[in-house]
Amino acid sequence: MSDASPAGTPDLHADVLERLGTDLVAGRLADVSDLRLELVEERYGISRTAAREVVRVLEAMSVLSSRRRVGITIRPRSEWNALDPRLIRWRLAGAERADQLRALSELRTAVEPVAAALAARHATPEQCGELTAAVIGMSVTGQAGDLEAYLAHDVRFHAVLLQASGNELFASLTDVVAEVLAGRTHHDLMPARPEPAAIRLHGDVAEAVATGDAARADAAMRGILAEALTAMQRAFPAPVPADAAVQR
Amino acid sequence: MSDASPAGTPDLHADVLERLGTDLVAGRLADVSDLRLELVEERYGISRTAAREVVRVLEAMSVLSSRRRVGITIRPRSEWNALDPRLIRWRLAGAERADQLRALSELRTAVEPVAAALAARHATPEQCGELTAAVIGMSVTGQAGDLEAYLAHDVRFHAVLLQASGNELFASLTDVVAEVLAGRTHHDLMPARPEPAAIRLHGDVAEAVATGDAARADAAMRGILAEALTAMQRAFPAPVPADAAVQR
DNA sequence: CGAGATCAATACGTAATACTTATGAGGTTG
DNA sequence: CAACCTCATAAGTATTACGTATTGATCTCG
Repeated sequence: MSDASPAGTPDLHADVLERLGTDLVAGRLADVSDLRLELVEERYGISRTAAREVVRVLEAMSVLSSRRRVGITIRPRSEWNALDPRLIRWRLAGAERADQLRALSELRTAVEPVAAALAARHATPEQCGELTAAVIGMSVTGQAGDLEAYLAHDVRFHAVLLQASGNELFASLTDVVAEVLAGRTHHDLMPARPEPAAIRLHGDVAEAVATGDAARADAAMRGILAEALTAMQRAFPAPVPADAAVQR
Repeated sequence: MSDASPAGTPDLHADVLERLGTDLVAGRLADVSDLRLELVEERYGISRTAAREVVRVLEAMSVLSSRRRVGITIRPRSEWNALDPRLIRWRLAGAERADQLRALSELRTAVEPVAAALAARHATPEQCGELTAAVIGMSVTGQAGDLEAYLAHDVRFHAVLLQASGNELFASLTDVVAEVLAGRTHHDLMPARPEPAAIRLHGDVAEAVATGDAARADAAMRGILAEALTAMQRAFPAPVPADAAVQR
């Protein structure tokens, strides 16, 4: 993952992309009427070529579009590639965090049960082993109250499962799901000691996948997500009605 | 949507992006050991700056990565942003078409029922009206055997439904779903006269959404997708085992 | 008042040049 | 001989500058 600004080696492109991207997501450029390349150059102190490369990337995400004589225009949010990992990350990092978490939870509710069912058909023995190993890890660290280690196993579990589905579209959601799980542990509320019921459900999924029981894998995964969704709704009581976004 | 090469006005960037992108997806550059910017310049007859802009976009899709002294490298396919609309389109256009269609069908199976359930809670009266209008359109054109008009109403139905879910991640799948539906009509097999059962199920979804019956909307949508999935499997009998991709 | 010519703003595309850094070859040393 | 250092060099990185082309706005003329 390309870093933003922290040391390593400075990367002007990644850096400005990150800044302009978050600025756009936050709506900090919504009121700029005549957005032009020149303005991007000045705002971020970069050369024309560098600015163009950044704008081209945002264009590829359907966030911007630029035309001759008219300049750069911010496209309506409804046209953005909402599934782009960067865009998701930017939204999670901003004021839309709660809304984005809700949307992601809904996406997980849709995808993960189907992925579990597919995994029951496609998972290799190695993947099954990794799933049970992750469950054991969750159980041990969960009982010990080591939330950080628990999170690592939880992330591993869901990552392996998405891979094992054999569907590359599902697999590409791995990082995003990991980020949601991490967010739950780090920023938002997570019980001091994970629910034993949750761990049991993970075990059920692992077992169902290992025995090729797609229906049970599906059902158990639904259980996990129902729990996650209610936890989400507990943390953000007011289910934001979708139109409270920053701009339009 | 930025055109590839057809008239309008020539767009070098979009053009080369399209060519390089499809070349990469098709694996036509897999054997090029030392991919370099210079090679991109020569291969497509463009300047360095133009080549860099294209490469930067592919980098943003996690298809390429470039480092000093070492050049451009093609990242393993498992790391590509498989949900990027362009990447999906390129795969649909190439040898991986069948596999991509299967993956997309699985994604639809996951997403659309949940979207329908959400729509049952969030849909506006206007959206409900559009849904029923689309169903009526499907019914009329379906009975008349006008597949092209039928397709238009079908696309409209699923588009409105995804929008009405109130989840921007779902909504951003609209174009992809439309493309799958279009593909079914244009390239692959589609009965000369759409199944009346399919139309009835669409009507059920519309009604359930209108009455706020999430469970029934979910169930009816599952019915639609089950039908679509079996049609897919009929068209491509051998369920390709996920690793028959072009390269690794 | 409307249609067509003109103008000017802005992105597009190319080119040339200097900078930076990572890597691998080759040497040095223990 | 292995571990480490050094250094030339091959790439990408970033800047600047220039000419082109498109297109929205404005002006002109019938």
